[in-house]
Amino acid sequence: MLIKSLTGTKDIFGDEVNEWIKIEKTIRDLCKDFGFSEIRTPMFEFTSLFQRGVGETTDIVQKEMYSFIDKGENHITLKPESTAPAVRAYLEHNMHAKIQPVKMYYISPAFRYEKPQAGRYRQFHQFGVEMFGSSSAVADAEVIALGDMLLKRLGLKKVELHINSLGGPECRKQYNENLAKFLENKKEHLCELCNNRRLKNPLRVLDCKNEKCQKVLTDVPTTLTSLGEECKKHFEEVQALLTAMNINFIVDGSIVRGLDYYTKTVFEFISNEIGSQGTICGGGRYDKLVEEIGGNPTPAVGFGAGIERLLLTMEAENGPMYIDNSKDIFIGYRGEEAMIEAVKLTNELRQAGLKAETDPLGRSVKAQMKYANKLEVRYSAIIGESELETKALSLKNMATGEPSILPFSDVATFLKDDTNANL
RNA sequence: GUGGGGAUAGCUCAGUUGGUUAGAGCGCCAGAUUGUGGCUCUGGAGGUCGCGGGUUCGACUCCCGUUCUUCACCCCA
Repeated sequence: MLIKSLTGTKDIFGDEVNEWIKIEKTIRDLCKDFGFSEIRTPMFEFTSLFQRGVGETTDIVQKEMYSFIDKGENHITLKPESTAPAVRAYLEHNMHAKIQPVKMYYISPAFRYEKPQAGRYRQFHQFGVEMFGSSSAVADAEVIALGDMLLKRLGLKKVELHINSLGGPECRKQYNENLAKFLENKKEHLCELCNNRRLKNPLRVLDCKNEKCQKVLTDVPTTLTSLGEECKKHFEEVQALLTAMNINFIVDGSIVRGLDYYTKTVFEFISNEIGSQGTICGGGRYDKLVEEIGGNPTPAVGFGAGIERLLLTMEAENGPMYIDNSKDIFIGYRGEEAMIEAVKLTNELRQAGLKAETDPLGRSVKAQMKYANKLEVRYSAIIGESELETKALSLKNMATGEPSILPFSDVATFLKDDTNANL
């Protein structure tokens, strides 16, 4: 019986892996431009890190973590997200003593035991950034701008930026009271689920997609109505900075985020092109998290973006990504002696930095030419008796069919000049 | 965790009210006078019809279970 891969996981290869390489390069270049440096944290951590960091009551911790006990009886969990590990690393390596703010990014797998569907996997990949040490709106704006620029560089035009402010702890408390009061008056009109949420965590009611509830919510007070002076000013500054940078946004009181640690600014980049899992990037400010994990009070802001969802959106908006698989040259052969010469020449060309191929299957000349055609080489050549004698190749231009004769020793230079001419 | 659709060749899919050697297109390999690709033509390889059980003389087809997949709820990336 063939052993297959686990549900919710997938192999990435062929053209698809080239898409990944392309998007990863875009991300790394972007982060360099914004002054964020990469951090690679381990794939697993002590379970307690996520219990504290992500929050004991969240779905992620309660039912979605891949947890196990290792041979040393450590309670271990495959990372379900990368913000908590980033905070852990920040504290463990005393990064508060480095130049402030500390700006880091990661591209990492994450693991959640959920039922897979479009844009949702059990092993998925996140690109995220975290900025520690600044409470200024400039930090919020910079992080959002980074996300916005990523989408632009990936050619995405139909993604909307929704922003909101949850306020600090005092505003949150005030708002929860206001909201609870508002919802109590409307309780006959709310669905059963929402009436549960109303008592446990009224914020979650805002997320409900039930039509009836949405009707009730049309005139719900948003978190914005409960913001104190300082939080209000902060949010206005964020908006002014986004406007100054020409970044379009929608102030959306329904963006509340699932995780409890967010404070003040929260945001999501949402696409309507990829089904129900439309949030391709989400984040915000989390000024209390570093303390929660045991550090000194440190303001921070960041986001996580789903690579799979980015790719889905790119495909939905712009079709399949163009991947250049072309190669410089194929060198075939006829006969034992010629085979050695072809292998030798191919290797020399590769050493010179050219994309050269030969035939590893010992096929007929005709089959070798077919192979060369499928490899998308720009030139092909066959080495046989006459070439061995003259030490010269007949290079065939695969697009035009034109041959050019030149000595073995000149092939590399010829191909390099040709490449430059095509740029 | 809840609910709907699906599973037949490497890929996309046909397969008639259950009937004998399960098909097509694409892809792969080979050939069309033997040292040159693309187009065309010909041939070939490749399937325990997801897996297990049941009904039946007989199951790819009907029933049950199971796994995987897909879409949605939930939650999030």
